[in-house]
Amino acid sequence: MASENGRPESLNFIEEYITAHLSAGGKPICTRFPPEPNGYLHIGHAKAITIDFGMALKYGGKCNLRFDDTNPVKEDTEYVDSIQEDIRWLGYEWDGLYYASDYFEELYQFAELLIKKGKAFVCDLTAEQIREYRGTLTTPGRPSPYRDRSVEENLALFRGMRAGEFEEGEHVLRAKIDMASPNINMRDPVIYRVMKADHHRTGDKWCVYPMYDFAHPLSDAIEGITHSLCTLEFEDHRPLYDWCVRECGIEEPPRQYEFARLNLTRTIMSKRFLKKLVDEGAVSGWDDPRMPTLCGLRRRGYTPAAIRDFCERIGVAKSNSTVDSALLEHCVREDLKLKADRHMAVLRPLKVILTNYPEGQTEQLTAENNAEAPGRGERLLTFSRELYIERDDFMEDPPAKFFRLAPGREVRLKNAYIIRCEEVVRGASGQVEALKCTYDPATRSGMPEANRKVKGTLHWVSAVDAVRARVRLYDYLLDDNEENGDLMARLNPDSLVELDGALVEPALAACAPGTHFQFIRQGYFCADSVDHRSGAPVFNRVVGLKDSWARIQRKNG
RNA sequence: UGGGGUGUAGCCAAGUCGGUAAGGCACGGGACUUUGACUCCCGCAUUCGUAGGUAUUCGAGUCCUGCCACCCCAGCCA
Repeated sequence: MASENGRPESLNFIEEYITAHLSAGGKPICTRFPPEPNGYLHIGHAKAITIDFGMALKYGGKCNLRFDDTNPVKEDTEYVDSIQEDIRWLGYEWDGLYYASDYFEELYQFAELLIKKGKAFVCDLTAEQIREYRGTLTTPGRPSPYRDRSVEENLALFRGMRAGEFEEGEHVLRAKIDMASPNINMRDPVIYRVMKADHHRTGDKWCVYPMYDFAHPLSDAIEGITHSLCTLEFEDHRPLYDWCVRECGIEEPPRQYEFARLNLTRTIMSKRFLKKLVDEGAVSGWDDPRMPTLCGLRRRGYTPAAIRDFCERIGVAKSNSTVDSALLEHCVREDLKLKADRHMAVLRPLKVILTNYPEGQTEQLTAENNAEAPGRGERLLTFSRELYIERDDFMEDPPAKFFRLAPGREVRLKNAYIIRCEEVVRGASGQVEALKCTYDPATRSGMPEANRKVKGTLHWVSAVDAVRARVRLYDYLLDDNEENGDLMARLNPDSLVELDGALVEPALAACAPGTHFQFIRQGYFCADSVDHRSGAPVFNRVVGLKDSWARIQRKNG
């Protein structure tokens, strides 16, 4: 029940249902992940995926990938490809790959069955009339005047619909349930409509298409799904789901269980909003590293393991909740901690000249790639008279508790020497242009006197071999005003800061796109999968390191 | 004023038959530190939306009743 890694040991309510099903002698479970191929997957889908596939894995069952492609005008193969790529990237593999459109004929036959049983009828009302007849939340609906058509007439009409004899909107097929039901979904819902549109898989074979509420439960039944897991907004649909499988005579019908969607602070999962960002150019595309899409997170540098870990830690329950993005960040730091090599990169360079280091001399220093993962080896760094440090690591008039470089002060250069700032070199307008420092030759890392304690250790690069790099610092897409419904007004103007004058160790410039690093003292970064080139490096910041100095500054000012 | 859900710390979330509030993130404090990172210690709900009520020995987040708040539903979308 307790756990030390943040992942719950106790069973969530879905696992309770599954174990009960299994211990009652139920057949092995089968779940499905049923996206409509009409857009890109986001981290909310990742939650659903880890639940759908995770349950099958945990209980020795199967999980299918089924594209819910019942609305041809919204769907495209572009999305079926990207969805498969994203699921595989997350680390899951489906048992069966299906499409609701595979079942169009069977679904059609189920519809005829309902007609023959007197449980469905062809309705000639217009869409607006159907809405009027449906009633409201507080008033019951009225029966359609076509509700009592004969079975023969319904069958003839429905076959005519299939044969293309009618235009869109002329007729629909409706389930005959209860126009007075307090559940609006049960007020004779439309289950088939005429659509003379090309379907991305079936082409022009069909001109009637089943609605979700009809196609979904029966597709589940056809595949032998035992547990149909979906999000909370479908709770109201469950009676209709059950009605469909019951009236179609399904034995051992699948059961639907609903869990809460994922919401994350400082971002939004709404497809409509994300599309707006893309369309208006607020981001560079669906895979912009600020986007919560899986392709965006991937490009940002989030790892599948981190996302899976996150999904396990947030749990599965039925209360609407908004998870702190800090948890996702924690998960990716945790995953990258041992996997990413540490390297030095100076984002905003400030030149340092070591006046007592011989001109023209260089030397090689060794540096561990990851002190916490010794197996990752070491590399050589070039040290020289001219170096660069981070501008933020120097202050002329430092406040209390500033442990970095300042006039007259000493700091350690990581894996190198202790240096002292002797003089500030100014430009014409008085700005700090460089620092003249001296180094203490006895303090080279690894030497007997290297243990002298100084307060600060700085990262640095050598002017001799540093490579210029473009570095993108990403921040949250939205501000923290979670109550403000005007999302465009919440857009964070500083969600991307691009630096093109960063200087990095040569090793960083040579890496392959997608490689992860920790830039020492700064954060985890990933070579951009699109723009990074050997020799012309481009890095995305996945997440910063925790920064207690920043916290101290915030408190004091 | 319909129906379906949910309410446990700043955010998630465990809390089986009522038995004396897990864990993670965040946050605060300290130790360690050639990353102000990591790691390690310590702290962080006398209280479970709220108001009552029952249990013939006490004991309720867990049972009962009322109230309140929030989310979802009136697509020929999924």
